[in-house]
Amino acid sequence: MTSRKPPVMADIARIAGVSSMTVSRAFRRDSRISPETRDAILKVAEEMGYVFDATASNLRSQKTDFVAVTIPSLNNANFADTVEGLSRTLAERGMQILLGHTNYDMQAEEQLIGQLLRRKPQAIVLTGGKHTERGRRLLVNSGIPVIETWDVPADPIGYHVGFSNAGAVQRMVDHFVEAGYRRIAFIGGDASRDTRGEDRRLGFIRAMEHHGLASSRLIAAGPPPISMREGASAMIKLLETRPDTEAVICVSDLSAFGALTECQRRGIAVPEQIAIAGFGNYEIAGICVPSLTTIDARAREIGEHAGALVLDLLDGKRPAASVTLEPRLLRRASSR
Amino acid sequence: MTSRKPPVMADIARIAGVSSMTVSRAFRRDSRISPETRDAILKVAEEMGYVFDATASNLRSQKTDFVAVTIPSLNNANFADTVEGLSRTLAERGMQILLGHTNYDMQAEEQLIGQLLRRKPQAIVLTGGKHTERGRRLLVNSGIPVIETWDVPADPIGYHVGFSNAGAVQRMVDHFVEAGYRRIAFIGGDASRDTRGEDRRLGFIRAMEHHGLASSRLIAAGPPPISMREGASAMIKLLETRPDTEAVICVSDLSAFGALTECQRRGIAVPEQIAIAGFGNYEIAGICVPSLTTIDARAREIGEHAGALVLDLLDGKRPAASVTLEPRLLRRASSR
DNA sequence: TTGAAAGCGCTAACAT
DNA sequence: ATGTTAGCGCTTTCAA
Repeated sequence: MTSRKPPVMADIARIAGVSSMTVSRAFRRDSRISPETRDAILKVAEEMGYVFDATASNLRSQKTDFVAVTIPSLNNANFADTVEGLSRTLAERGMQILLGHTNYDMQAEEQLIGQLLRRKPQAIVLTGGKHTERGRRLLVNSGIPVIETWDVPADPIGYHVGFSNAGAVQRMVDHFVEAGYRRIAFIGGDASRDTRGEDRRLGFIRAMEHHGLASSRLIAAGPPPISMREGASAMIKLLETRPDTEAVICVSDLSAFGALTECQRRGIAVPEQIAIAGFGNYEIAGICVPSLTTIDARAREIGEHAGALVLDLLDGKRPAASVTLEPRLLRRASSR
Repeated sequence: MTSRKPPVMADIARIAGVSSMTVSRAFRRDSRISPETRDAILKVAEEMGYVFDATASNLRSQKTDFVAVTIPSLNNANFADTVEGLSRTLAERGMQILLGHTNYDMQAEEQLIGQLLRRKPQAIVLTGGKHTERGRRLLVNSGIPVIETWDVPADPIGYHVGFSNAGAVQRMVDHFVEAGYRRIAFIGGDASRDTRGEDRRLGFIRAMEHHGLASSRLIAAGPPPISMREGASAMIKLLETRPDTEAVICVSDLSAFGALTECQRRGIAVPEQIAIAGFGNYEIAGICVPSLTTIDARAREIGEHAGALVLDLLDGKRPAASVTLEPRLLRRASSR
């Protein structure tokens, strides 16, 4: 099995009868190069199967085309939408996303941040506004733009694009109370892992107390991710322990849908016997029967804003500003 | 705002009173270095906020820790599961995934392959076994292991980990025919974009013809991705044009669920009046009411096998072998 | 177990 | 519009 060494820029230069610099300029679409020279070089390169070496380019120019991104889970349509929005925005400038997931674990996030920073990204976009102390230090020391998303951090590291998770749930509680519900429950994950879920739970408690209502109907659905299965189990627990509950707010649409299916299995009418609300405006919330009242977290927009912010910062455009989004409450058929 | 240059390996070496080589060895956990020296070096590095530069390491050693991966869409739990399985397997060896998505477009895939190869990944894992001619050439020329997944390629480039999409749907048709259904429809995306979806459609046609049944109940749900919304629209079309249909096989669980919700909105009993089957064994298929008969594509296992294969190949372990998985048919409540 | 020298493949800086 | 020189921060190679 013969295999000659793959061609490098100098090889293309020799064949094309120019210097490496000219080849380099051709590949970077430098303006100060004649179109004919450029086309000839690119043709030679294609014929020889030349592949530009981004590794060498990155080292020499001391910049990469990477933007590092951390999300809790790959398998979550909300975060996927955010990454999609980010990716689309950055792709216009030829930037690549370096994606890692934390499994809703701040320790894992810390490790991940360390791994990602070794690749010298130009910016880092994080999901959430809480991190380990060492994680924070790594981010600050890195010297690159840091953007926290899906949250309004109490103590921002750099920029942020997000919304108040507590505030969004408070609005849902307000809405339910206005609609006449009093005995309202909350289904969420165990505390202290998913910080956004935790904030939503706190928002629920605060809002219930503000209305002078009992905030004791808290169903812990286990460690995140809280998905459909966990929502269904939590609903079983809720129906058993607090059968007079009038409405339930879930930490996400996925758990809300799981809760809904449990009602369907038991012949409990939604919303007549119990109302259900979700969070996130996942596709399923708009199409299931009955459709789910929810909060539109505007996942894709978060990514797009974050992407635009990164580009502005890399362009040196100042002042580039953090974005606080206003989640939208969507009234649907699962509540009155 | 003062900002001194971040420390490099030579700085750590100087402070620690050793050479760069020793620092390099400390970071790579080279065995031939005394534990005390190593600990001292790592301590100095942490104190100085040193971040290892993977870019320089990659260039000099002419190898990266990247495995490139292409998927049609980020926002799809099946592919997310595959990436998750792959990621978990590779993370054990400190390898990072370089992920890109093609939007179910072979042209976009070709471009993406070009972009990814510039990063000099050690292997590339693709979703699907069909590519543009130039895409194939790029892959072959790259000289790195190529693994095609979610398919059994007609003309494999390198290795593959997957199953026959046509064969899986054939089994579903066989099952439905055996259960007594005759007027069976297929809901899928428009031809020629999503090649796996297209293969499933062909498998449907072939199987119906094999049973001497009409294969004309084909509902085109638009360009991929075919999700819940498209499934619901397709169901409307099906009920209008072929109201005597007894059973419908959908290209995915998401479209199957959408179709199911349309039946619920119209008061059509599933499976009594019409049976529904999906594909993929997404979480929703197991929990919706009625639960969906489907094909378990074993998404996570695909990723795990692909990851193991990559590691074997990089270790030079031969023969490392392609894997053909047998999808599992799951009989659930949406069909008899 | 540690170190010195050389160089991976590009591009910044400067020159023409 | 194009070329020359030097060097990005590591690790290979060889030596001690």
